[in-house]
Amino acid sequence: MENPAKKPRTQLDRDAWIAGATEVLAEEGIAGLRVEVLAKRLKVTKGSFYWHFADRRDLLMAVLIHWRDGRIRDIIKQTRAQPGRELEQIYHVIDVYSASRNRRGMLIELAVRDWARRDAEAGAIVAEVDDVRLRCARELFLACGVPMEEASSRCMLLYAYVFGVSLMIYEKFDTDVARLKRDIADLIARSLSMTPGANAA
Amino acid sequence: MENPAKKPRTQLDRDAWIAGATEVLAEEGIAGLRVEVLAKRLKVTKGSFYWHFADRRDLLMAVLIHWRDGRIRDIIKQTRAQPGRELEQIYHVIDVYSASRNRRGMLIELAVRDWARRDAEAGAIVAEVDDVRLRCARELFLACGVPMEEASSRCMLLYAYVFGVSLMIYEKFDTDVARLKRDIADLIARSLSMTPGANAA
DNA sequence: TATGCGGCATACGGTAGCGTATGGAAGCAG
DNA sequence: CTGCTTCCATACGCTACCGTATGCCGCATA
Repeated sequence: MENPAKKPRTQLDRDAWIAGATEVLAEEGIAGLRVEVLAKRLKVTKGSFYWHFADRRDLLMAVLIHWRDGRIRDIIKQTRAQPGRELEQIYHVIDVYSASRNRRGMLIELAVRDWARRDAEAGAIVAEVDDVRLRCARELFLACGVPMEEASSRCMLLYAYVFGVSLMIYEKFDTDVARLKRDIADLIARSLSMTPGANAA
Repeated sequence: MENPAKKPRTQLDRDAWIAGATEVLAEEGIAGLRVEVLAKRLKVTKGSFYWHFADRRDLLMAVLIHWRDGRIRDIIKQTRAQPGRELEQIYHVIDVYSASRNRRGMLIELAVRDWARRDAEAGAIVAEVDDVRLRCARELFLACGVPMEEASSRCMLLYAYVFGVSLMIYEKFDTDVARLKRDIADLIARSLSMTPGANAA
């Protein structure tokens, strides 16, 4: 049995390994996430690893589950708006997912999605997260008075944009990136169907 | 008569290796692109490989250059519109880059961009391709009468969307995916600033 | 026919990483 | 102290690769 009493020994538990693994995942991708490399980074040997985990895949699945749970908790938080401020919250979601504001989170996101392209279990997790995200974002549009089908289109465009833009390298294209991003956010968020009472950000 | 079926001496050149490597890149990503694996796939040994290439990186760079040249040629082709049919061409570009229409191409695209995140030379190539793409697409919007800044925003949104949507897994979200994609294309392409004479797709 | 070379096979040494076996230190109960 | 459990270190065998050295075979040209 685990003793939850506070004994801050210099020992590692599963969560410490998962946290370290997530860090490596962000930096090196799923292919660079190796047991011995991670062990060296945590200043232990793989003898410790195989005490806490059955094998490498056991760790990967734990990382995946941990990522999913964190993302879903975050989505619920980020899409909860005070009544009447839903449009403001849509702009907030776009901003929060921008790579410049959350570089580490986006790197993990991209690494997981790259992984999901060749692994069914990772794909299922990404599908779960995407579904929750899209539904939560759609609720915001619906609360702004946007009809159902348009709300679906716009929230899909929203997430596709935030992920896609983080894949692009466009420094040379436009000098005023801030304006560019502001205008794109307007294209995504602003509908003609919105209730006149809705406040702009 | 000699029977050539007995020993079909496979004669490979650099281009054959590059083509095979691109195929593996699409399926397995940059990390799965290994010399010996590729050799087995091409039914030769790596003795052949090191005759045509200095090392693994030599092949990777050749793949990258080949990808860039092909992409740039394709962009020029896809964004060349007959006068008056530029809006139509914008819809065509969105359609052509959709993962469902061009799965293989999108897999390569994603693999290269994943690669570019951790390799400066790959990043430079992606930057080149993105710059050409954005400028060509912007020309289409400008030809439709859209002002410069809005044209920049919309073409950036266009490419971010096509790449981003190919990262998402949204089967459960909406039953009518065709309608969804059509509506999103409208959100990206249709501007209020367009010249009334412009033809819709 | 001889011979030179392009194109590939084979063999080898080296590294990185996975998973297992086993040893051993530290804490705790008796 | 002894003995048990937890957690980690060390050592080992194995596979997958990379890159090099060298051998072999067939075709072309003199």
